[in-house]
Amino acid sequence: MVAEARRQAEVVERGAAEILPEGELVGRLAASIDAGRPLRVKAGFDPTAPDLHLGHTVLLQKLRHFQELGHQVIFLIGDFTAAIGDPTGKQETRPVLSPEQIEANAATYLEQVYTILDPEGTEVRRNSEWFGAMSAADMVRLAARGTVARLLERDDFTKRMAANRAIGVHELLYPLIQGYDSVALEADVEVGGTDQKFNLLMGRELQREEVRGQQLVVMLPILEGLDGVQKMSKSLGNYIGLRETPKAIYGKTMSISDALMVRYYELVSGVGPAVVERLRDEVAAGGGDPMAAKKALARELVGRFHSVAAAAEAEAGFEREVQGRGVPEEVPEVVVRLDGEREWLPGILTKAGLTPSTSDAIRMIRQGAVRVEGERITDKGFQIVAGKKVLVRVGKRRYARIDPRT
RNA sequence: GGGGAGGUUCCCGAGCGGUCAAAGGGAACAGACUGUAAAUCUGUCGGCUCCGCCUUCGGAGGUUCGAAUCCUCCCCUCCCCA
Repeated sequence: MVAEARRQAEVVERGAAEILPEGELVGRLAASIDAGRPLRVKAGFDPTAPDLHLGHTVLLQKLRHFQELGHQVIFLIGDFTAAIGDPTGKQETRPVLSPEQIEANAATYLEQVYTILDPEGTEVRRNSEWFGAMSAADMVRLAARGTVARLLERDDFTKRMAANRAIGVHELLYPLIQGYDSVALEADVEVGGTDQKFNLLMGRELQREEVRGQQLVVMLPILEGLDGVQKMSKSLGNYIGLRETPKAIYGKTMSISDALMVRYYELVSGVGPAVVERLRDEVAAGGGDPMAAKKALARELVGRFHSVAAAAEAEAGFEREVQGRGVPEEVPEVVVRLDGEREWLPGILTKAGLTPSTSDAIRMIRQGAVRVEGERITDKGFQIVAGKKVLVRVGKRRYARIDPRT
C-alpha cells in the first residue's frame, strides 16, 4: 500500500513546481488507496477565451496523470467566475464578459479538453450551479470570510496598487469565489498554476471547517509564451492554440528560441526528464542538433492535436516553404482592379492586401523585400500591366498571385 | 465632499510655445547571416503616386505668426484627506 502511494506520489510530483502542504501528499494518497476512495481532483478554467492553448495543457496533463492513477478528475468551468475575471497576473482590470460570450467559449472547451483527458473519468461542473443560486446575503457572508488586508497581500494587487492601477472591488472577491468552488465540490486536491497560489490556498482556508478536510494544492509552472518571457496567454497573442492549423502549430513551434524549446520539452512534451536534461545541456553548450529537436517537438505537438499524418505534412511544408525558401503550395490568387491600364506597384500591393498602406509598400520596396516573378524590385515606380497575372512576394512569407484587371 | 497627480503614435515612456510625425525601450516588419520563422547585426516602423503635402499627442473650444506644449470647459484614471 505504502509502496503504491509512493509510486503515485512520484507521478504527481513530476513537473510540479510546488505541492502544499509539504509532505502530505503520500499520506493522502495512501489514505485514498486504503479507503478505496479516489481523490477528487479539481481544476478550474475560466472560459474567458474560446480557445485553449498549450499553456493550459500543462495543467491538463497533470489531471491526466491523476486519471491514470485512478482518481476522480473534476473539470470545473468557471462560467460564473468568468463574469468576474481572474485578476491573477493581470496588470489591468479585466473586462467583464457577457453570458453569451461565456457560454460560447465554454462550449468549445470540452472538445479541446478531451484531446488530453479521458472523458470517462472526468466530471464536468460549472460554478454557476452554486453561485447562480446564491443570494446577495450569502455572497456577503462569503465576502465576510476574507479581509481586505489579506486579499491585498496578493502580489499582483500589491503591484497594481504601487503602479496606481485600478483594482475593481469585484476582483477582490475572486479568490473567495474560487476558493468556495473547492468547498462546493468537496475537492481533495486542486491543481493550478503557481500564479494561482493565493487562490488555491484560499480554498484550503474556506475548507477548514469542512468534514471532507482541506484540499491538497498542486502547483504547476507557468508556461512561457512564444516570446519566452511573458506567460502564454491569449490576450498577449503569444500562444499556440490547440485548435490552430497544423501549419500554424508547427510554424509557431519552430519560431521559438532554443532555450524556450527546452522549456516546452520539459512542460508539454511526453519525453522523460532524462531526455530533457540532456537537451538542456546540449543547448547550453551550443552542441547537439537543436533544429532536429525543435522539429521533433513541433511534430509531437501537431501529432497530439491533429494527427501524425498532419504532422508529417506540416513538416514537409515547413521544409519546402521556409527552409527551402520555396513558393508555398497554395498561393492565393487576388483580383486587383487597376486605376487604368497600368498602375504602380505600391498601389497594387496595398490593394492586394500584401501591405497595409502604400507608404508601407514603398518601404518594403526600398528595403528590397518585394519580388515580382522572382525578380527583386527596387523601383517604387514599377508598373503592373492589366491582364497579365504575376506572382508577387513581400518579405519571406507574404505571397499572392495577382490578377490585374481594369 | 476637499486636495493633488495624470491621460502622448501598437505597448511602456520622454517631450512642456517653434528646429516634433514627436527621444528612448519593447513589440512588429524588412535585409544580411544561419542550423530554423533561434541567436546576432543593420534598417524600417501615421497617411498620401512620397524628395513635397496632409492628419495625429483624452474630447470640444480659445490665446498666439506658430501649441503635444499656454487658457477654458468636459470625459476618464490614480493618490491623499474626510
